[in-house]
Amino acid sequence: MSLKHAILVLLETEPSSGYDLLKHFKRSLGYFWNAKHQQVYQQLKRLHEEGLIDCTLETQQGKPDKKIYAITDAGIDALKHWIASPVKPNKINDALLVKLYGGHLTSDQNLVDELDRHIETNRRTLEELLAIEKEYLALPEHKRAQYQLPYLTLRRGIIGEQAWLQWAEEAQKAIKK
Amino acid sequence: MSLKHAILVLLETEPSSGYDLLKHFKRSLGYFWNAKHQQVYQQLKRLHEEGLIDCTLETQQGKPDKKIYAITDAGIDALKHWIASPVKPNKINDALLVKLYGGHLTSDQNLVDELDRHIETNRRTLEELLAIEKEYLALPEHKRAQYQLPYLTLRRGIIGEQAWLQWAEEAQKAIKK
DNA sequence: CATACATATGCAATTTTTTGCATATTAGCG
DNA sequence: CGCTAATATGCAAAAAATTGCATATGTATG
Repeated sequence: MSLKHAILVLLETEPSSGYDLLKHFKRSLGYFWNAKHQQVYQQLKRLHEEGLIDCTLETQQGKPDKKIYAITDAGIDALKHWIASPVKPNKINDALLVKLYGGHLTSDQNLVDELDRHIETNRRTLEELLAIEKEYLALPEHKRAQYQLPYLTLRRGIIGEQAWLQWAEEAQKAIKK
Repeated sequence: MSLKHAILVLLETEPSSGYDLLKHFKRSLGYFWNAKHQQVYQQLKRLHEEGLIDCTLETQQGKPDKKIYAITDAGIDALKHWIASPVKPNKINDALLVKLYGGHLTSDQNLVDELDRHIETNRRTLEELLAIEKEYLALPEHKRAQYQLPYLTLRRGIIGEQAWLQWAEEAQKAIKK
């Protein structure tokens, strides 16, 4: 439902190809909206059919051709409409917690190892987010004001990751004891 | 993928009907694994076909009949196998953050209102979780030891909600300023 | 007495997501 | 020259999730 809108949000900032979007996703929206490349290409195709985005073919040298998509007026309208209407509270599906919940069926060592793996991943994500925050904080004030809202989403990522890591440590200790 | 295992985890604790599972979900796994009733009934049917659960019809008076499902040995094996193998890091899809990211397309008031609605929901969830924690902490020690792992998942919920609320306040202030 | 709510289950159609495969170019490495 | 990696896009099938509809009973509420 919202992959569509996530793509429109990114295209509203600047026209991009599917490939660029996927890369851009990684540094911004990707931290809280995941999508595989097939999904992005499919959505772009559909959005184009619906007239919410334009498509221009750009031939490149030394690289394959690109399709550059740009949001249309209809697209901006649709996006504004979506943004102005309430979104449903978030759906959480966390397999790690399901596993932990039924953890008596495996060894403590297994649980500790699994937690270690996830701690590793989350720590790296947190570092990435903190690095982006550092860049943001170094911007001149008018730039910071301009990116205030995306920055707030970044803050969500940082606070969320820190809380997760705090919990994971607590959990590790409890299991090891 | 894991709804299947979430159901098996619950059935490993005690045999239940689909309806009971849905209720049980609400007080435990449901906080981090969401499923609609249709999905649960469909999965139960499939799990039964796969021989991972048994099914007994229980006729009731004054109420419609129930189908009681119980996990089989094959089901326990499948569950143990899944729990012993690594799960992928969690996929996050958070529409609220997408909305905030593109929030310059709507009014600040709209964003503040939206945040208020979500704060309300999350606060209520946190209260529920804290109430369950209180119950847990009042149990005799051997019971607490028995439910240690589910308790850790509860802790995840509590820490996660608290962090979310902390972020939301920060975000509110930043937008209002 | 009508209405709503809780109990209890399910089909069918659609939408969304995932998985697997497929293709084509250029650059860099050994 | 063969291999890998990055660039760039896509189809097709399968699996998973959502939406809408449907049914049946008993109990409580106004």
